[in-house]
Amino acid sequence: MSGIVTPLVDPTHCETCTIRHRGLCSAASPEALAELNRIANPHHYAAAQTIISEDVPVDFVANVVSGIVKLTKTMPDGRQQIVGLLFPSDFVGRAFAKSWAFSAEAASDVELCCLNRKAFEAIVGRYPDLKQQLLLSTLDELDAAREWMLLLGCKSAEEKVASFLMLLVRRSINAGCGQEAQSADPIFELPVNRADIAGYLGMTVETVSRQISHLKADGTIKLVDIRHYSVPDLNRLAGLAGQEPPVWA
Amino acid sequence: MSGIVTPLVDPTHCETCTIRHRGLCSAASPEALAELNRIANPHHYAAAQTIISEDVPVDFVANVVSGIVKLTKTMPDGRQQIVGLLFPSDFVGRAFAKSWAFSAEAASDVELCCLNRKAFEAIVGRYPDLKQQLLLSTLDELDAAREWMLLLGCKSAEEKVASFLMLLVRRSINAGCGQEAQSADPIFELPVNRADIAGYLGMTVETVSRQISHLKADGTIKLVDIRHYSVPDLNRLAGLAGQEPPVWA
DNA sequence: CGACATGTTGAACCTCATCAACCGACGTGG
DNA sequence: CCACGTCGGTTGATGAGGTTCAACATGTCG
Repeated sequence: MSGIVTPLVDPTHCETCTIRHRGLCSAASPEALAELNRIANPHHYAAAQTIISEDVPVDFVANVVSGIVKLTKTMPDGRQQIVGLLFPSDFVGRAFAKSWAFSAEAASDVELCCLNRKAFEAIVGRYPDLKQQLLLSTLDELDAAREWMLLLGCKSAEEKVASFLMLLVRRSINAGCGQEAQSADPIFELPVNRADIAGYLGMTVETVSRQISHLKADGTIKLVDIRHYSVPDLNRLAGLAGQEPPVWA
Repeated sequence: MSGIVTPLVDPTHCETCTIRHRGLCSAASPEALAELNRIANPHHYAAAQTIISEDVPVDFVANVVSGIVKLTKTMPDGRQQIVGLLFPSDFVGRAFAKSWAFSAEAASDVELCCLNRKAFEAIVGRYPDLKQQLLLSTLDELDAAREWMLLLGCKSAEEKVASFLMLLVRRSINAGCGQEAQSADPIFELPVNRADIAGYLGMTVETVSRQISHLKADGTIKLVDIRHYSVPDLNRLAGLAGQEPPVWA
């Protein structure tokens, strides 16, 4: 569990960062980037470590450089819902507020690029492009959250799991755009354990396991290795997810 | 689909508008307000009218002046989830995008203050305070959407209904801050029908009806008139909602 | 007054949660 | 090197909570 801290991100070189041209940073002009550079602070978190606790003041925000971060909300009696999964280039934390009603936890080993919140807010205030990008990505997150409400409120267990896998396919295509792609069957990585999938989909690990077994049995997905699956027929998976066939061709 | 346009809001007088000091407009300087004034366009929608359709381009955004607007998302097979209920002063539509994956429908008779989207975006670009307020309210909406994911993913039928009623109590206290309030038992209005409650909570009308009957039977809520209920013990309701007692005293 | 929408109540069914056993992978220590 | 415990995942049996279907009550509007 103890994280091996490796300097994957050189804090003095935003220019060479793996997420330089993605997420918020993509909207940063060279000057803006230089300012962000000055307050950037790489941090490593081992899987299962807490990054931000519910309702506790935090003085930083961050970008995910590598790994998966889960956003959770816990009820007084301990029941917990995962309200978001953050992938590399996603933004962690709550700008313009001292604390936050959600906690953030490393779902795998995670590299964050942390920024002092006040300093970040000041920079955002000086660079309209940055603020605009922050607004746009917040709007996108809001749309995604509402899409997820449809899943939690309407969909059956099978549809939920299929939808989650579709999400992974989409993220892996986006992340690797420029790669080989398109040609062969799409392949996705399952980056989190059953408990986290269940927590995200609002169901139990047993049901998740059963549904994945079922999708494997009927050939909708095929095991490539321990963490990777291929999808011979994406339309089929999309159909099971209760979606129209994807048009991203 | 053609709304009956009644000039309840005088477009030439933002200053006297009932929501002048709430929502987005509260952040508008006199000059910004004058600019918004110039493009403001009141519209009336009868209950059940569609305001915005899923994935269809729209050229306006709006503020709710009166009434309730529901945001919905529909699956190919017709199942539908209400992903948001908008009250007076809330913002309708999607800035910085031509179309939107959600539809907006009048849940009661509704007055909107409509603004041409492009013109609105231009004004927002010129007034940083306005853009800041738009960002802050989007962040708040995102937090609210995630809170709702907890409800949809974790809570029992009774907890869902109790949570919804708590939401109404909170909104009615906020709306009427400055009124008598505090002294007597809080009273809230049920502004939508069972079907909309069910659609918002991800359950059926029958279950909603049963749970409300149950809350009436055990005295947690008391019928005042056809649309209003009083809450003798707010902590009790909060407890049933699976929340800690509210601290807004 | 009758028709239609909205809300309530009852009974049967079904999906998914719950509880429990089991399996394989992994790491530790004897 | 193997026994052992632990952890994540799978599979099976059972039952409860909520959906579904159906009937009925109430309210509203012509």
